[in-house]
Amino acid sequence: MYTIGQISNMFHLPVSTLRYYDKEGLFPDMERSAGIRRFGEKEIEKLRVIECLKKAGMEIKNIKVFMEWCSQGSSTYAQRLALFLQQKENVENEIRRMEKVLDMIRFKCWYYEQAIQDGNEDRLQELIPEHLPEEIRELYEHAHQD
Amino acid sequence: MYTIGQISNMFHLPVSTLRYYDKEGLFPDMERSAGIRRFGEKEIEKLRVIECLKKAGMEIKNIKVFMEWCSQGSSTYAQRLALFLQQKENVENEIRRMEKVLDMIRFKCWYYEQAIQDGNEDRLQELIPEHLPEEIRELYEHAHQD
DNA sequence: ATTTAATCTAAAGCCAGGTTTATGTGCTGA
DNA sequence: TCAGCACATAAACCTGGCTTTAGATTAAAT
Repeated sequence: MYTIGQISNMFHLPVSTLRYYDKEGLFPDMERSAGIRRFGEKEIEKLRVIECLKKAGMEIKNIKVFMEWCSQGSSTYAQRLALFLQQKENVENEIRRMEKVLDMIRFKCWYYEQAIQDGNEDRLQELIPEHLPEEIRELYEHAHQD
Repeated sequence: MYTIGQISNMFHLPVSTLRYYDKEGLFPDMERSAGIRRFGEKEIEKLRVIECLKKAGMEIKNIKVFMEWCSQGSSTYAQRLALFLQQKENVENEIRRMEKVLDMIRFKCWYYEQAIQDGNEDRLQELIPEHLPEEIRELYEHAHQD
């Protein structure tokens, strides 16, 4: 069993953050002795899961729900799977969005490289997509859709 | 020239958001007539850029800096390029991070599919990575590194 | 035994990116 | 003329995920 300070060192998380997670209900059945939190293996495993889910962009509330399901045993496997399938969708969509953003940024990089070469934006401002080199035209189209 | 309400309709942005952007300095030289904002082509083009930069995850402060550079003409092309190159790095790193998160989530999906089949986590809890099917082992390793 | 360090709680504060509210001005149509 | 609408400002409020502060206890070290 560990104190909050020891866990803070192990996970490189501020003590205040651990207390905050506890307050938000992320450690449903943590023990205490004389009011002092005692972190056991169960809490350590939960913290590992919390780190995962946070990286995946999941909100604290939903992490809490997940933790509750975990302490309810095998009857909640299907719900837990559904939660991860949903999260998978979310992250995949986010990655697709980011790829489009990246093309937009690549186009802007090309644009300013040209502007630097030309010394002005005159030529660039009357760009006709059809006249662009193919790989730039693709960026341009990704950048200007929707 | 357009009023704030017209622009709000064009861009599907609340009036309050447009006023907020203005307050944050995103329209450096917007005209007014009798106190009322007049949005011109310049402001419309800026809004298009703002939408791009926001999607790219750029903070309002940095968008403001960019807007100021824009109104300073060709002498700032290099700075603008540098800003986009930096942003490109940021987004590329973010995408790489998300890909790792995705593998972690895929591993969790596999995990709960197995748990549902098995009816318990007994077998899963003593997983030895070496015994996993190769494609799952890869996910596992991505999920448990760092 | 005493001091220092670690822990506790509740409540307030912080940040970004807005949104809402309260209050006021000015045009427009019935 | 007057109701209603679009516009204006300043300031308060909101959300999420913490962090900080203030004041009280407990544990550890000397």
